[in-house]
Amino acid sequence: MSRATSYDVATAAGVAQSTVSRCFRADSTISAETRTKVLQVAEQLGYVPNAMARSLITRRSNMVAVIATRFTMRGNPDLIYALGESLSAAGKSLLLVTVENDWPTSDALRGALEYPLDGLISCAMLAEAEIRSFLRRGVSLLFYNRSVSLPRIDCVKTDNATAAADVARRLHAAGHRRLLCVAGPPDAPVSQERIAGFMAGLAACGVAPPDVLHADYAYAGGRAAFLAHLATAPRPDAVFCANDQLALGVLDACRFDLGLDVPADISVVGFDDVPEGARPTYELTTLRQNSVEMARMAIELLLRRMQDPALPARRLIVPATLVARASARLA
Amino acid sequence: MSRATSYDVATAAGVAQSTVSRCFRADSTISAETRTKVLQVAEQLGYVPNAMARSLITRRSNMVAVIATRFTMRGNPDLIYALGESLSAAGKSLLLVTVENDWPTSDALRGALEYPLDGLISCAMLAEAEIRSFLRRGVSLLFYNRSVSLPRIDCVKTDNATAAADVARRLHAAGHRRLLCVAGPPDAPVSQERIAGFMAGLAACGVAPPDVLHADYAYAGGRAAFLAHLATAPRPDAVFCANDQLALGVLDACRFDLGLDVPADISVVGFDDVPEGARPTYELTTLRQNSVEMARMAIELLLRRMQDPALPARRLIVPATLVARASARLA
DNA sequence: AGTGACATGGCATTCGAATGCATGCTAGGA
DNA sequence: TCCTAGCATGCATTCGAATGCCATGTCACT
Repeated sequence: MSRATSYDVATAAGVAQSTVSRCFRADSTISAETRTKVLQVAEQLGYVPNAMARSLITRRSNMVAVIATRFTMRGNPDLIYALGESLSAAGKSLLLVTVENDWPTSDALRGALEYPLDGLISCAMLAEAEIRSFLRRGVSLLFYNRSVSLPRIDCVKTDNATAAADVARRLHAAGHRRLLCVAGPPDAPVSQERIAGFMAGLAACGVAPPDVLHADYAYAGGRAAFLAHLATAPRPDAVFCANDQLALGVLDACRFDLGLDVPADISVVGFDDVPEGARPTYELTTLRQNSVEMARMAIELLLRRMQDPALPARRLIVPATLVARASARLA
Repeated sequence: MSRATSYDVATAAGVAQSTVSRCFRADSTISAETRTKVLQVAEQLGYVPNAMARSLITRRSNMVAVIATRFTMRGNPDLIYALGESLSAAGKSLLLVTVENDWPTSDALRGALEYPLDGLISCAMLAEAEIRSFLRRGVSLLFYNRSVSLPRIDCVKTDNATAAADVARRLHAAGHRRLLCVAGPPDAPVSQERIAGFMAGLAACGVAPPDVLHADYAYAGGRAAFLAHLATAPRPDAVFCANDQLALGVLDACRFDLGLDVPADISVVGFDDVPEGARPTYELTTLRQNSVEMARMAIELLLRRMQDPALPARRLIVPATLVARASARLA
């Protein structure tokens, strides 16, 4: 009933345990004949090498943890899948750690992170003490879409600020003067960067910072926050949203709740380029963040660091490309 | 630089390794004084118990693997997150195994599954030999949205067939006579069940089986397959799709490519109830599969089986509820 | 036949934590 | 004062696979 061990296989095949072990490594010092026999016996007994026992002695677990927030998974539907594929192509396993928001408590992480990880990709922020503890334990770290300025920590992120600033300039150049921002949660770093970039772009045009609404990164939140705002405030002629879900909510509020013409009456811009935004019902103008490609690059950087932990920190800033569809008038 | 061990802590605290170990278990046979001191030293050294060494001796890894296909992750955006939350609430870690389609090869799974899993939740099909091998190794198995008729294997699934049959009857009762099915990949079990259920419902009304198109479970695939079909075939007055992504593609094909009025000219029904379908641009009529709730139940069943592997197989068939919105005329 | 080179396999140890058992210590009762 | 109960701690072994080192076997060549 219980799992067969290399000793069981050794006994059944009439060889030593060490021989069985060698048959499963790419170790050439085994005759083809012995290997065939051992593998056959192993097959019969249902023997599979125990990765934990192996890790203990080799000191590599082949496990990479990914810390993902609920909204990372929603807003980048293919990110986790892409990370999984890249990791398994490299012979690594993916330990998924789900967290509620961008600032998880240590407790939420503790359980999963007791495994001796080879690497860690975090889509959330971690306390500096926590980060140092990983480094000390020899875990390679990479932050996805967050900046962390510590030595030996890589990061792959979208150039949120530049892209947002560029959109701000274009909206301004197209004549928009009453602007509004719809941000994610106040403590969400990605949202902060995007909004700050937008502000900086406006400032460069000599425009005072517009109002900023906060919602929960989701469609319903964006729609509700926008409508609530309009109950007391004058209508903006352009809305910049921290992500596409919010933007779709705002867009629908404009069309269905307020009966506005988009983009004649009001321009709406999102960020991410989720699949829905591209469809003819939305035609959302947005900034594309290619998460599949970023996932590939993240794994590449991480694997490189696992080979050579002493590398200097690398920061891959991927430009976001403007996808001009029909929801905004841009210059 | 390397990870501190319980021996390091023991030496530094002037106690035995076994004492350190006891301080980290909920083991009462430790004086409060010693425990405090040991935990403090551990904190200083950055010691964290090594889950792999622990698993080796306790024979429980606390790891549960989840096998998910690309389309499972796309079509049930919150499923993985919900599984992660339920598992971590139970003190288990989630090993995510991504696979391309519903019939993964053994090789695609091998790497991850060398860890001695406590449990496994699969959203893909597995060969019977593979399943038996897991059982023999003492892994508790649960299939999500697939049926497997083997003893000791649980499953949680939507009642695809009944729900689809019911929709078929209602479409027929509302007067639709020229029906069409848009299915997912031919080998996708969920799609097969839904389409078969729909056919059965029609058969009960004395209607001959309609054409079935196959696409890749995605929006673009559904839209393209439907348009290609209409190039040579007469227009149906109702389309049943194996999931919402396909249905949204068909819906947009009707409205934007063909200029049809939905549902006056044609009814479109999906399955899953993804968030986009609920929005005012779509108002998709669909069958709701509550994947968050199903995830919770799946974990509950799995945990129960992990405690008592001898339980008889349990099969939780969750009814899908009809969400009648505006994309179909139903009786 | 004898020697050396090399291929193959076995032995024993190791990784880090958990745990059964033995022992030490303290306190309380006789 | 001595004995015993009971808690706290230490010792030694264990989990399963990998690996350095050594022993054996094989073959070729002289």
